Amino acid sequence: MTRQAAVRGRPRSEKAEKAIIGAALDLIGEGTSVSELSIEAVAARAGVGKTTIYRRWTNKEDLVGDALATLKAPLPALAGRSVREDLIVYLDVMRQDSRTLRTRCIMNIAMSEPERHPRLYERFRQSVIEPRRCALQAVLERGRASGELREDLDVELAMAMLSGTMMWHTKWASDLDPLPDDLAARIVDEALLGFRAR
Amino acid sequence: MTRQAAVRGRPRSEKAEKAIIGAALDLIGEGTSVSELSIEAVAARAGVGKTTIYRRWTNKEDLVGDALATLKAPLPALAGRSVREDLIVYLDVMRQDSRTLRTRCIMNIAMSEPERHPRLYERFRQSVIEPRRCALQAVLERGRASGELREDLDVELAMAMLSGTMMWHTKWASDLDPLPDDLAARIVDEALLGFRAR
DNA sequence: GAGTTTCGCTACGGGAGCGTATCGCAAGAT
DNA sequence: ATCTTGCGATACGCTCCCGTAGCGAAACTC
Repeated sequence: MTRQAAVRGRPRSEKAEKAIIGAALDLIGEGTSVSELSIEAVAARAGVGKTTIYRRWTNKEDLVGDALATLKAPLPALAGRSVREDLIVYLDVMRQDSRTLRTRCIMNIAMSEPERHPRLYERFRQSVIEPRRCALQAVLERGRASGELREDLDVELAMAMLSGTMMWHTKWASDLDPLPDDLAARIVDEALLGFRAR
Repeated sequence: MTRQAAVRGRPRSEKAEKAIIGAALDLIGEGTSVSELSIEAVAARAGVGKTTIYRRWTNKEDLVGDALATLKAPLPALAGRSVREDLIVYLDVMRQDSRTLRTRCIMNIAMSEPERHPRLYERFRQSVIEPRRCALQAVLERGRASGELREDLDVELAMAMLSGTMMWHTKWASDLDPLPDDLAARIVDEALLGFRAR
């Protein structure tokens, strides 16, 4: 994997690499779409020559892909004590994420550019969406098995209801009027009225 | 309102105007974002000189605003026979809309460019979002008054759950795998399990 | 110290789109 | 017939960005 023969010249600057990725994320976080993102702007923001960028990435998508990959927020640990508790933790992470600029920006990319940058989207889906989706699914399946939830609950639909409701809020929330702290709990409690076995 | 003094020269071609708006909608529908949309491309697509566009609209946002305004889909008529029926009609319109290209494109604008084009977004919100939002709210309030729904139902949250769940589906639906016909009914029935008075 | 590679910087030719101006023709009012 | 305005077309100078090349300095290995 690593160097088998000694590297001969000046090594590539790790600092420059991080500056480039950081600059790209900053720009995207400020609302620049992937298509609008220019290498020149990234280089200027990073305090780096364009050459340094082209030497590492052959196209914009690869750069953005690597940049987004560094953001993969850790999956929240779900204690598994109760479905309600796990769901609240899960949704509250979404709520908190919606307040940070960078997460908003990757949401924008994920939401609005799937068909425009399919490879980028696919990569993002596998590294970020799919694991979370599985975690949520597991919580609901577990609840169904334990009897906390209805036997005939449509898990796919339930996932869409939970995520969709929080997503709806995060999309329409303004910066001035952030989402209330107990939003996750209120969503989960309302949803569980229907999900629960009775 | 109209001409008080006679119009002196050659009148503006209504045909050209429609061609311009149509071209703009086509391009946006094909995935061009508002920022990427170029006047030159619109003019070329419409078979029109750039001058003809600049004579009517001073900036891109006004043009796109007028274009989107022509799309305002009619609010679905809600019969008012039952909450369940009204909600299904309401959500099913969302589902059907998600299959037409132009509706998808205005959704993209509404979802991803609110901060980038605030005036455009505001206009869209008032002409499209707000009326629908009011209609949905009215259905739920009516249901609460009639006893079909819980007295203590959080109407705002219920609206987010219904719309958010359908929106979630429309966002992740692929063209190959369209949303099932009974999706609206399934969402409503699942939600009503919690919303209903018991 | 010699050799090699990367560094930030500047400059290049080229393409795309901007918004404006000007053309000769078209379409109406007077 | 004359006047006025809109029409499509073309061209202009401008800005932004592309991707590449060359510069001298810097950072390593040998």
